Amino acid sequence: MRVTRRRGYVPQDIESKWQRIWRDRGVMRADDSSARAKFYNLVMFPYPSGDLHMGHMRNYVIGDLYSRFQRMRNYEVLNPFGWDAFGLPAENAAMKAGLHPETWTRDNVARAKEQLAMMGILYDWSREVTTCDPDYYRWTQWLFLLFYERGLAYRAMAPVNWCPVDQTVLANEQVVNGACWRHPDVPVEKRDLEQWFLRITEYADRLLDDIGLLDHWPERVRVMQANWIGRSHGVEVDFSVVGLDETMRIYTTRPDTLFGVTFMVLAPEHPLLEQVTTPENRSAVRAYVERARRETEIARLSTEGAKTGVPTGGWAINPLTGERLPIWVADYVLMTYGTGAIMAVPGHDQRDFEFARRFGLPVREVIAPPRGRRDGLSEAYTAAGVMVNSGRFDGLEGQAGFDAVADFVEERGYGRRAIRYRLRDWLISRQRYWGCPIPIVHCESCGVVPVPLDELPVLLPKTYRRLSELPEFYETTCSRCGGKARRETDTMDTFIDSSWYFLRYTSAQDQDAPFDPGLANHWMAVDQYTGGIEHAILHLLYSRFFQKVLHDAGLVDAVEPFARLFTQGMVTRGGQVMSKSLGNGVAPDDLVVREGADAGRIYEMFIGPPNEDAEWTDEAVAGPVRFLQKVWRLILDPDTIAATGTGAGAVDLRRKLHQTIRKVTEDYESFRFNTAVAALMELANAMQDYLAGGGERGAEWSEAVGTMIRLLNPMAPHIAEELWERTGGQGLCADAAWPDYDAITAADNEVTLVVQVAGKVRDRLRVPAGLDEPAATELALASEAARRALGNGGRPSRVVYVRDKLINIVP
RNA sequence: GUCGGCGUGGCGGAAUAGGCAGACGCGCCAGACUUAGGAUCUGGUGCCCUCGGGCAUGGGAGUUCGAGUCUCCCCGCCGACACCA
Repeated sequence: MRVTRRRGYVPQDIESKWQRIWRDRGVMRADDSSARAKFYNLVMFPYPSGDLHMGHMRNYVIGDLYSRFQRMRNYEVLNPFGWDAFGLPAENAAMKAGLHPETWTRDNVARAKEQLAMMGILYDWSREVTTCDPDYYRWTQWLFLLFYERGLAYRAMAPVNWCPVDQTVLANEQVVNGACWRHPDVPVEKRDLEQWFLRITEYADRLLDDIGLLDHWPERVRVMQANWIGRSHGVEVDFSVVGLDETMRIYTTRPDTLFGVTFMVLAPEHPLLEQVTTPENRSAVRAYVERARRETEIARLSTEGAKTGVPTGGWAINPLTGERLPIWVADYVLMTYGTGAIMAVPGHDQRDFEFARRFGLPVREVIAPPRGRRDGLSEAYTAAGVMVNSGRFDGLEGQAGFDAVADFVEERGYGRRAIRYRLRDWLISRQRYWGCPIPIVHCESCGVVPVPLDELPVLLPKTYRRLSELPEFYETTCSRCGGKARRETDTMDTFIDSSWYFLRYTSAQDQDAPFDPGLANHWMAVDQYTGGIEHAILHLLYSRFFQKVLHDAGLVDAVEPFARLFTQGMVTRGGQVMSKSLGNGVAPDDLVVREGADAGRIYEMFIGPPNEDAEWTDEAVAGPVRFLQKVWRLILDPDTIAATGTGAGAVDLRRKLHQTIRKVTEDYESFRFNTAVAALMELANAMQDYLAGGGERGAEWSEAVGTMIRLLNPMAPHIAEELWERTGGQGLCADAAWPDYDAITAADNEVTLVVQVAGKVRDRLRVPAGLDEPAATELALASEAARRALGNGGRPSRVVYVRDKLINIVP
């Protein structure tokens, strides 16, 4: 083996050199026509908000590590990157600094690119995507028009969520606890506005059912998505209103409790409310509705306060019993779910129960608990039970009761089975400048007219100001009649931009289409998607929706965009998530200067399980630094390892080596990077033992050196390249083949057998692997511990033997 | 409130088809080498102890030859959803 000797490991001497070589040779460039099996590896693209810190880097290190690993395993890897570049922070920062949002964004992108490069993170930059580029948003607009054509984009007047700080409307998903997702202290307001929506509810069933296809997604993300969609099966029942020609339609998931209805409730916004209210109740009802409208969403949705409501004076008729039921108005009933009206069953619904208690309304039991477990009337009994006080249905239980009543209701024409969702249509209009313009004009005579495809993109004006304040932008002519028209001045929610970027990467330079269907079908689905758990609902749900619509339009085959998802934890320091505002972020620049990019990468992987949050400790980076120094010295300066006695032999070294190949390969595959680092450290220690024991630097040693370098490469690529070169490796280590392990070499031929007496460890024996039970028993009974426990010649009452592991003697 | 996750040395964390608790590393202690340096190497490091052992994975019970791992109850922390009929 040819070894170039030099002074010790100085990462700064080698890192920028290899970064330049990788870039010049286009190492991470993906070949669309490669004969190798494809592997689409993707990290969630960032919003370029400024300097990156090591908390952000965790995501990119994982992605880079995995790309390099899969390349070595002979996959043709597509590992692209881009920028989710539209959005409010750019506008806010621009206002503060007096810059154009685009200038601010481009500067941040340039800075972040430098930081990624200095960490040795590689992408196929020829496919870089920036969502605020006209080359990109032209196709975002094109896709909007596709949705419009397919009836999936519509404009509607609706009560919408308005953030008073950002001066824009928000999607349902962007309202968190009744507050704006970006300002947790700012309650959203309700406004009635005409806005654009995407009909995601049309896909509710498929979005829910196809979660079943996502075998390789974390369970908690699948549960969160299923809960968000919130499908429920129930029955709609029409109750006639006394003295009116109208019916009051309600939705219930418990038709088996229909005999327990004792009153009815309308939401304050319900259109029927005016009509059912009697003159003597009018002023009270109006006052109540006024108050409910003024209340913030937070106060109204709070489950803590006592329920409020007033009687309307109106009456409804239970179609099953003919009973007269008083109609109330109360804000615990939501206009936005079901029909905005409910039948109240205080005996078996906790909310109705509380309301009934507060206002002295009757409570009736129609579901009997299994064994008289009912504790008086302190709460509603909501679990399953047997129907009672329900006429012909008495005695039915659970689903049988549901079905019998539902059938009866349908036969008599009182109502019908229905499915409801929690999911709402996606409100995408934003009253902001720095976003993708909605390609629509409003013509005085033709109404809403889509911008013709050959006129795309609708460019943002250079001037940074509200679009609705820029006459040269919004005054235009109608493409249909040539008459005066006004442009839509809202821009799209930035989550639209990020709902299809993974498709654009497959043909990022395409000038004729958002993406080339052939290339999209070649690369999709994304094989490995890595990002933060905070996107569990918004981004991942929207992207799934887009993928399905594009599938239906015949543009792409896959019905799900992301085959395997990994959500990594956040990095904390001083107990809090690293962030710019807290000033506790570790800058990659400082780390690279002090310890080197490789040590930083390894530490970030070693810090803990990647799916969990991890606390960054500055001193602990020393471990990975020392490890790399040790590897360097072992490989380039083995003469300096003192022979301090008997160490492991060549057979032991090879066994450890092949065990390590197996362990590291499995750990990389399953994202257990922390234990992969530990395994490599153990191998380095074993190599040191070998040399210290006077081991020769022959074929076994060379095998260990070449293998160690390649196992290390995905994690610490700079030092791996340098060592690879100096030990005479062919080509780049990045292009080298991943080592295979030999199961026979890796097998232990001698194992430690634990001897237990009554379940307590009493001895340990070195025995040949695969020892059979009689032989093991004989050995164990002869041991000192066994003789002491059993006395001379005593026989155990029982012996439990687990091959190669343990033998338990029960006296 | 519902659902999900978690709780292991001074610290980060290993170990689950039930089988040696504490791998690997940080820190700490002792020693070696030394042109004294935040370098490197060697050994030690859960607690108690009468040196035979005893006790330890948030607390308590249970199943088992054997439990960090399985079951039940309780405590604590984190996250999601939260009046969805």
